Amino acid sequence: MNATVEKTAVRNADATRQKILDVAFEEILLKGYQGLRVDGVLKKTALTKGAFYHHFSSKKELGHAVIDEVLKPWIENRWIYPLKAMQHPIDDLIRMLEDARDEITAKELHTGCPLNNLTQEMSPLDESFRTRIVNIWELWHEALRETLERGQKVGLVKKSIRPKNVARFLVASMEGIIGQCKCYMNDQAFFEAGECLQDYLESLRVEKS
Amino acid sequence: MNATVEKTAVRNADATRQKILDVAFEEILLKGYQGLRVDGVLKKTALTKGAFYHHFSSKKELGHAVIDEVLKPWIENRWIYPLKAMQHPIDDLIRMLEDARDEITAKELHTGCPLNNLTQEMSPLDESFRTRIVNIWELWHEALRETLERGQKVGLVKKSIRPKNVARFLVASMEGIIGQCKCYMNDQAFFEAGECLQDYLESLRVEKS
DNA sequence: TGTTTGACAGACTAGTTGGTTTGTTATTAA
DNA sequence: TTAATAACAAACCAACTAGTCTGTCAAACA
Repeated sequence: MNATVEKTAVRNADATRQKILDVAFEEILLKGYQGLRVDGVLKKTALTKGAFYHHFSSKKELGHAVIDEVLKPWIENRWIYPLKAMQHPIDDLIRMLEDARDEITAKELHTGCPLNNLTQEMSPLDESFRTRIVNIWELWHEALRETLERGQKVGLVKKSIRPKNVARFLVASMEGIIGQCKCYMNDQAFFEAGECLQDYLESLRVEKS
Repeated sequence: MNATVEKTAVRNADATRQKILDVAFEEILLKGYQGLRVDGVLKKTALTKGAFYHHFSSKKELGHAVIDEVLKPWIENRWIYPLKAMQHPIDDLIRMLEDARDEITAKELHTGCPLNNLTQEMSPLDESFRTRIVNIWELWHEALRETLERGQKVGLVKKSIRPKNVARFLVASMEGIIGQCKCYMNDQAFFEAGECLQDYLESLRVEKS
């Protein structure tokens, strides 16, 4: 029974491709692009060389596809869209930070941010990776800058600060903190540095006179 | 003439070992530990397998030696010792930041910080690397914390801040900023975020009443 | 219903990579 | 001066790795 459902499971090109992408994303997160092995992906997906090279012409093309089709949406869902939806930049950012502290798991803690990992590894190595990566960072910066500008317009954020610079600093600091956590086995660094980041965010508020 | 000098150049075990370490450090900085090739080091040093495996039992042992004998002293000279020598934490840190902005070359800009590179790549992959790396970070944090505490004692730094947390935040932010620069081809990100970092440093000063 | 084609399976290959082994030469201690 | 040993040179090897090639089978299409 339920033969049609079974049938779609037998051969589904889109699902196969997606499975490869998902596993590759996970592998890159754990070992980096250079540590990613095509054979490793095949083992984890229970697929073969034939399937892989039917969907991707090379390991490099897989890398590009992971960035465009997995990593970029991941960043958009986790950061860009929430930023665009923010009504109160400072309160919402602080809440976001607190949520991250609560939700973060031990595993996430030492795998770090997939975008930053790939940035550090691949930017100096391959121009085709770098351009894809830098585009995602720009989306992030733009979203945060716009959020801060909106906050300025409605009188929630100091007029004296430069949204573009603050956006860059905030993104850099957050990534720096996450990066530091990678070498510790606990989230202490996250809490300690996070407190200061929160102080900095508070300093962006308009003074109540 | 000058035969004795020539003679020492013919065979000098210490120099050979050091040459391997220096080239390996450079290669790791450019391509990461996983991208480091023993053959590549041999080509650059004009040495052979025999020489290499006389001094190091494996690629991994080379990695450990690079961390202990090249990376650690590099961080000490560049950060730890200057921090320990600081009389006025905030002024000196800001000056340090400005100097870094001026001195930083385009090459350095997209190779990033060797310690942070290795942290991001190797922490999740190998425990023997992680422990060595985390020790260096702790040296750095300790030095910065002590500097801030000294500043508090002499009334230059706010008593209300927690030196430990601020030290973690400052190190994380700086590394975050340097990391961001790796994917841009210019130092704009460095300037933009650097301005905010400077503002944060200023906020640590005791209020002049 | 036969045929074409897309979606794979899996053996195979050429190049790479860390590491071994055997041999040679410079240095040092006796 | 000579024997022992440290410091290499370089051919060699086994495991790995990205990519190829030939073949098979299911699904859509005529």
